[in-house]
Amino acid sequence: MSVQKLIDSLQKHIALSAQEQELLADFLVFKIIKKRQFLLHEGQIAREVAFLVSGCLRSYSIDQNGFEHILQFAPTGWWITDMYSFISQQQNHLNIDALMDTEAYLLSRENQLILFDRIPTLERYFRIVTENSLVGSRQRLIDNLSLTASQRYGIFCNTYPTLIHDIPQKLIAAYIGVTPEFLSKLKNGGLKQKNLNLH
Amino acid sequence: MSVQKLIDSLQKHIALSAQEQELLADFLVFKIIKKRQFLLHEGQIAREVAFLVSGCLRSYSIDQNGFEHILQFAPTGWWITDMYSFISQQQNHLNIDALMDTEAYLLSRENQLILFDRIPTLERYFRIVTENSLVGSRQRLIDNLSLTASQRYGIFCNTYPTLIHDIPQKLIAAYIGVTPEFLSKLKNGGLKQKNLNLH
DNA sequence: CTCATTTCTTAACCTGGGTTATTGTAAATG
DNA sequence: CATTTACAATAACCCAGGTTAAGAAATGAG
Repeated sequence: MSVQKLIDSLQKHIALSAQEQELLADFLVFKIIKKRQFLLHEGQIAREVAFLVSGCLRSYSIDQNGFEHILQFAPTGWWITDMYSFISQQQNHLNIDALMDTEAYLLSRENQLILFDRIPTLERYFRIVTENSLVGSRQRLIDNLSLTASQRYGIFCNTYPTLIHDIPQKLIAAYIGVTPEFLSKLKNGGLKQKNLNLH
Repeated sequence: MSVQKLIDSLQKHIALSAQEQELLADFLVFKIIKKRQFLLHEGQIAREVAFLVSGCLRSYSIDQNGFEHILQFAPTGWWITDMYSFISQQQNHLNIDALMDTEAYLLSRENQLILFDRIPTLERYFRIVTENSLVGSRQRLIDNLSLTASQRYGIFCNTYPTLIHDIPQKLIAAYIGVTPEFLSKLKNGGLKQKNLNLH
């Protein structure tokens, strides 16, 4: 079964005995999320974190004016949840939906905490994954504070080379923090010369 | 001694035996950082993470145009380091300096990893702290994508009520992502009426 | 107490990116 | 395979926030 993909991800950071692998597998729930279906809706509680075996999910918030802002894309091999809601078990503010047909393993917070007691190295694995996510999140903050939209687009293309061709361009805009119209102008219109002849 | 402040912070999330507390204390180094002194310079390796007992540090990056962007303020009771450099032990891109005279306990990555093996609940503590930092960082990202400068200033005032009066205003600007001139305009000029009389 | 340095304010002007609107074009859906 | 629905491109105009500059006020070192 495809739990193996998850186990492989763990084994990059920690060693798990066959027993521990079985125990872990017992706590996972396999789920298929079809394109455009939601894993999580604003206002719910994020009871689970998802590990992607195939496909792609995204998490995003909707602001006062109805605009979507994408926090995270999760392709194969990534974890995704609404972290605030997941750790506090309070009502969340993010939506998570599928950009294409997706297969994932779900681990509930409840089971995660139980497993942390039974398999200490699993807590180590999540400590490491969370450290890495924090680095990524803070780097993106710096990029948003320091770089132009065009530079951020370049970084996006390097970070998610496969996604560029698979998802609508307006989602890239909602990730890098510009309107779809402006991203289109960036890609095509280019730098646009100053208008020099006035009549 | 003031290690107690650190122990108190730990005990909010985990229980530590007297022995474990002693062991931990042996791995900590006390350090005083005077106002304007640096804990870390761009280009070095962040060997330690710092826990603040008094005072305030900040981490920031300097962009191509020489502008500073503040990633984090760390008042009493907070942890601070260059997370990327700390976990990878590669050259960092952040500066960390003191906004006022500061006392801190330093824990090296090397010692931290040793302690994780000897005191599993300490790894739990840092797992939790890192989870919370990730939530904060992602929330700030959303705020930067969704809110106006004025709204972000309001949030800053709520988040760091004590800091507002203690640090220069240009640092607040460098945190919320505007120029000092614009923040000044926000606070004083207010909304500025449209110019209605044209001659 | 004084001079130098840093910080804050103000104001005129500028620009990256937003808004609104239109038209064309994929791609789901029946 | 037609038709509704979502996506992309383009363009004219707009505005939040940046830039430049220069004086006022606070801070700090000797």
